[in-house]
Amino acid sequence: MPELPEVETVRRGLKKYILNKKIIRIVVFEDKSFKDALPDDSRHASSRPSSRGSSLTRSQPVAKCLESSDKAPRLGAKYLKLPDETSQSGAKYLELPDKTIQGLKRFGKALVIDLDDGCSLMIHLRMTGQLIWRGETGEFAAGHPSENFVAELPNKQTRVVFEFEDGKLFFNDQRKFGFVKLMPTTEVEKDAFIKKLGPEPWEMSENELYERCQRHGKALIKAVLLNQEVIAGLGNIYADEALFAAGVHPERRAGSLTKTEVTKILAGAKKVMKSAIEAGGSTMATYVKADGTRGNYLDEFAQVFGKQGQECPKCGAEIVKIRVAGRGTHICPHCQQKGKKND
DNA sequence: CTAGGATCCTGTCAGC
DNA sequence: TGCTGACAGGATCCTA
Repeated sequence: MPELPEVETVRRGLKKYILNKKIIRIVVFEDKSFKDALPDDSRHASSRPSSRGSSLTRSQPVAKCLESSDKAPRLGAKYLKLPDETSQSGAKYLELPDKTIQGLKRFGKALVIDLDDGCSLMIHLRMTGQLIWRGETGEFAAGHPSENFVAELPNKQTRVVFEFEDGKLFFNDQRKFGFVKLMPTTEVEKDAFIKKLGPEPWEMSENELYERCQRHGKALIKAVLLNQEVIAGLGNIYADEALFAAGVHPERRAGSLTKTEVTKILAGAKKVMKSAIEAGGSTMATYVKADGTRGNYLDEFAQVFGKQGQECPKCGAEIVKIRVAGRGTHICPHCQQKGKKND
């Protein structure tokens, strides 16, 4: 689920708990979920200023480091096995001395946590990622909604844990599509995903989106809206909601859209995403109530997504679910007509 | 270059 | 029940 509004909700929520706090260590339960892209000598720049000339190994994936940990831990980073009593299927430590959270940023659906010492953690939740804070001063959970929000942690789906002095931040991810990437801050904006990212809806003019639709003229508009290089932040939910708001059928070819239709789509995207961000905090928070009740927050928010079989809020026709660009897609067949012109 | 399909992975649900 | 196949809110890689 995590699309731009959910990631922004995560960013705002986490900020309250971890800004200016120090990470004591990172526990990696699933190597695949933790990408170590830090050069060896940037881990602990202050302690070994002359390390550049020595024969350091190249940056290597964390899994390899972990395997060779007992022989030669790298500078400033210690890879250790968990003590048996707390061991969970061979999780490993990553110790990062003196790394303090300096800021939380967002690029499209990617969350970037800046640490001091020139390091950053880039986190992408993809389909099923979630970030759950359990601390002395409070709890916070957002991302893909599931039982994990209220479950005992860590559990089977816990991939990475960030340990602070006053709490723990759990990165859970059922399908392992998401990841945490430790990298130099200077590399963040050079990252392939972030570099290619298109503008967010509110950073973009109608003309710009229209031109981009022309450039991808033969693709279906739904696919174009999901393309993060064209416009950043929309996922399957908000693409459907934006198209419904604009009254445009998702199978229209992007090149066939009029300027007016593109304008409506952009306005729709801004509207649904802004209101989702505004509602995000409270809906996410109320998702897990004290009494344990749970609700699908989408039910209250969405007009068409997941509403197949129900009445269209505009005209009362039955909302149907179809398949477009390989994705489940929800439309009102009355409000969103395909037309005959160019598809 | 673009467009479309397969793919990474685990879990759930419908149908037999 | 148990099994099987389809599908799940993302992005990338491969092919034509």
